[in-house]
Amino acid sequence: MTAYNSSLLKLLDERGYIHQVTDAAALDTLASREVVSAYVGYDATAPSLHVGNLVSIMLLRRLQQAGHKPIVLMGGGTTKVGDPSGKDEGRKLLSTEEIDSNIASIRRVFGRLLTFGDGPTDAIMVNNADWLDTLEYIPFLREVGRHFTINRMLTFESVKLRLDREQPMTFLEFNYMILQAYDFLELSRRVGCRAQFGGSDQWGNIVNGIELGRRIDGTELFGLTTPLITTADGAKMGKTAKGAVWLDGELLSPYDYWQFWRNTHDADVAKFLRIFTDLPLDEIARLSSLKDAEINQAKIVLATEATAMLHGRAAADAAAETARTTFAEGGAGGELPTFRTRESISILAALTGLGFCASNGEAKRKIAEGAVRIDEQIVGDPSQTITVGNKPVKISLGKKKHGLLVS
RNA sequence: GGAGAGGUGGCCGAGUGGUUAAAGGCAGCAGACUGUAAAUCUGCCCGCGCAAGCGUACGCUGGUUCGAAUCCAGCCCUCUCCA
Repeated sequence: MTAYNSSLLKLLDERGYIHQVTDAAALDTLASREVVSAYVGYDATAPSLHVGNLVSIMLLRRLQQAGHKPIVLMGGGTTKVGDPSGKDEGRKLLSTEEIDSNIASIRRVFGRLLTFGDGPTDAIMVNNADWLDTLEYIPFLREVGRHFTINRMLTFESVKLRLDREQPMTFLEFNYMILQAYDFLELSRRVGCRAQFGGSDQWGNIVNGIELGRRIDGTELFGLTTPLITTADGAKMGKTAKGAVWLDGELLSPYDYWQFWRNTHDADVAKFLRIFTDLPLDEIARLSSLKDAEINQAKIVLATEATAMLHGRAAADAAAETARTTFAEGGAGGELPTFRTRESISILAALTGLGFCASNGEAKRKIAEGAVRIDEQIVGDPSQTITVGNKPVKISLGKKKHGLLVS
């Protein structure tokens, strides 16, 4: 690894955020001389961001920690077009209302991880709908479009993938990379943004923006991408039984979020501690050296720190305590998923109500497999009903899914 | 506009009249072993039903047939080549 001078690049390098940088030496010099503004763009395709987005959010957090200025770009305009990267086929178009409501709920997450305000290193949030919505087609083509050759665009990974697989790609989606490049230009003009960060799949789009800035304005812009964070077995991180690991506590409870981190593979613990927690590196080194069953201590720290950052210390501690009483003592902590019911409920309804099983049929199968327990007693009869008194009844599916029935 | 190929369960992919709720793989879930890890082995994997069974499902709509994912017609969509 290159030796950096600026605190920014040193920090990013030692914590494992850097995959590629456009002109590392020049960015290093710039960052050691002045406050650098850098942005990451987020499209509003869902009502919440998920852990897959967290790497780049953490990257902005590090940027701020190193004394620079993060810019969060909400893709109110680009979401209307749809990023073709990494998708086999075009997604359905979202309505303007959906996009606006998604943006509104996504915003909340950033307040937890970045400090917003008017100061020189305070984070700001902008929406590219502000300039994209009112673009005029012909002037835009003449100013921006002429700097893009189709020849080059066709070589970009996002496009090539579609073409190679003989999947359709519409002209609408094809324009995405141009708009993203234009965003960078706009941000450099409006707020003096000098760098764009993103996942490694964004490299092509970022480079486009850099070139556009140089060609039209003669501005020197920078790009930096993070490695694609996969789990040790190669899967893209962020998927669980219930779907994406949402950052919004309404969509995924702090307890479930804690569990997600607790279940990290051994081989990923050190990497995740560096990227997703603020713990000092020597502490991380100590935790990472733990072996075998001991490494569970490190996972608990990882889960608690990551949860605390997003949901607050109290929620994190409560999740950790619930996990301890549930898993270590076989009891039932208060943060477990709960399902409110009448006094009497069938075991099948309880399992589906808690979201452990998608259908009664699946619940029956799990019972037949001996995977279901009521207060740690294995259920053998799928027609069993449960009587819920004053005390919550603990329902378990397998070793990991535990929930409470309350009346 | 023309010619050819094609649209199958979350994904990939077999299947060209009944034995097909649809091979196989991936992903997922559970069991065993463990450390709430990995690897491995085993089972499950459309819905409803205690069950016999019923209902849905192979782009859409109609038709042929005792019977259609499979045959026919029209439509929609995609790809490749040509203009």
